[in-house]
Amino acid sequence: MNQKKEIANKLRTSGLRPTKQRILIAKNLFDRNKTFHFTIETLNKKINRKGKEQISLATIYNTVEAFINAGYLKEILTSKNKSYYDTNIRSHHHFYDEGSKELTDINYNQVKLSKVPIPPKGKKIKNLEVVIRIQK
Amino acid sequence: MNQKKEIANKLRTSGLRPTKQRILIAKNLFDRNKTFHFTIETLNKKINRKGKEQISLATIYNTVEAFINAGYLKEILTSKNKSYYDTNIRSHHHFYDEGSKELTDINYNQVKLSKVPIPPKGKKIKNLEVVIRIQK
DNA sequence: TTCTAGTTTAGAATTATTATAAACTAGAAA
DNA sequence: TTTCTAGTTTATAATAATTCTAAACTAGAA
Ligand SMILES: [Mn+2]
Ligand SMILES: [Mn+2]
Ligand SMILES: [Zn+2]
Ligand SMILES: [Zn+2]
Repeated sequence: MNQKKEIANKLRTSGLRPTKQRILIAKNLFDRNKTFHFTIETLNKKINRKGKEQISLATIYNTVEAFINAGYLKEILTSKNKSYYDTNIRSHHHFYDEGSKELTDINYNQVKLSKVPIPPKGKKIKNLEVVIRIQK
Repeated sequence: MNQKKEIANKLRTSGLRPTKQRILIAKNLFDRNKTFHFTIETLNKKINRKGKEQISLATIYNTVEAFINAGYLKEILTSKNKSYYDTNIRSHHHFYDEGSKELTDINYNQVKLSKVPIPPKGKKIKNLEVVIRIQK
């Protein structure tokens, strides 16, 4: 139960009140050894399976947004229908499987961009992470 | 008016009946000297401004889908909210301006990927086009 | 313990897209 | 040329993801 306190402190440092909903969601997201890629739908299912305490869908949305603003999560733009999120906030690349619709991490140094165009004047590159679409 | 016949023939070779709606949309999309990047919303506005003959939104959607299947258009996955389409069907890269929400072509040889990871076994790379997000 | 700003929630609203089914039409066949 | 029908268009409904609203709740400062 020290973990709960750790999470609570982390949230407080970001100006987020450590509510029981946020702590439960944070546990689900960050208490794991490898990267977790998810959509609101998959996170909601994981949190709200019967037997466990329920959290409203609106709170799932609100909390994911709050965690993104706090820098705990990153959004991965890969699909036109659905938002994907990533607990790995470092800069890195992805495989996106068009069949299973799942993301897999690619280490940043596994992709080498030896030539990158200069952006139009007045604009700068915000993000250069590659999504490689794969299929069977 | 020979143009109309050319478009009609092109459509027929793809098994698409050259209706007046499809011909008008094709004219708007392909009768231009540079790449056109658009969303359903922008195409719909361009087609259906007052004074011109109207085409229903459903037909805009249907026609864009038909043109993609025929290989006349390509879909660019860049935003989570909205589909983007491209009259440039060759393999190439893009800048996506997060401010104006507009795509710009990058020639294929302006980006050099000197290292690309091997996809998971049983999977192959479907597409490796880079979207570089830019902003002010 | 009290108080209030921040948070959660159910449900409504919005946006992009897809489905439905009736009316219309291109063009093959008569 | 006329007839016929599969393909197409259209208004509208339905769906899916997300955002908004406003009332009830609560963390934690005072
Ligand atoms: Mn959508
Ligand atoms: Mn959306
Ligand atoms: Zn990742
Ligand atoms: Zn393009």
